[in-house]
Amino acid sequence: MAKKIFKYKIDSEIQEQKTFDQVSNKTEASNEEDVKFYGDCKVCNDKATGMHYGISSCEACRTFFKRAIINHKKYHCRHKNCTIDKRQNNVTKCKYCRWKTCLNMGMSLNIGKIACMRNSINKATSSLRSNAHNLKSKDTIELNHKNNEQKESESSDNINIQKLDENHGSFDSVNCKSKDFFHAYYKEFQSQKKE
DNA sequence: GATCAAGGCCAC
DNA sequence: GTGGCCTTGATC
Ligand SMILES: [Zn+2]
Ligand SMILES: [Zn+2]
Repeated sequence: MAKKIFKYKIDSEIQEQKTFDQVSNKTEASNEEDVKFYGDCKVCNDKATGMHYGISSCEACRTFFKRAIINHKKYHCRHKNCTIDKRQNNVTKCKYCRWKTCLNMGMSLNIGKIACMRNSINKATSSLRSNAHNLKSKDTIELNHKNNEQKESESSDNINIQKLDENHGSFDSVNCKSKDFFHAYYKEFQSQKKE
């Protein structure tokens, strides 16, 4: 079997290279030259078409979020906990809960900060990716990250991320050390892999 | 040059 | 209002 490589995306910005053998359950239609997986839309569980406004999401939810921002839409809902699921065909039923889900899942229009996050992640995970087979424990990750930090000591260690304010449905700008962010990020990465 | 994500456009 | 597709600009 020819060794075809394709991109596999988990949640945020983690990218890994895997062979078809390793994910045979996901490659039924493997005639295509390169198959891209962005996972499911974190808002509606439809097939995600890429990273949009910071999260993996489908074209529809991307457009919904964009319009809501541009038009300064205010939505309302009595229940505030409606299910947003493409498979249940209720994605467009409640705009408020769709909007709320977008926010809760981390959608943000602030491309500057998203780009900043991406750069930080790319830096932090570059050594992780290139030495993937060596990364068996958290300690190794930390060690590699420290090495990485030393190599890039000239760049700022501070990154600006956005934290969701649950009460107001808005985002607060938070400054944190890239090390802290990396650890939180790695934790989530591990939990994703266990599924 | 390839890839990615953002905005724009438009049929429905 | 919705969502698929296209163009654009930045980054790799
Ligand atoms: Zn969606
Ligand atoms: Zn609702």
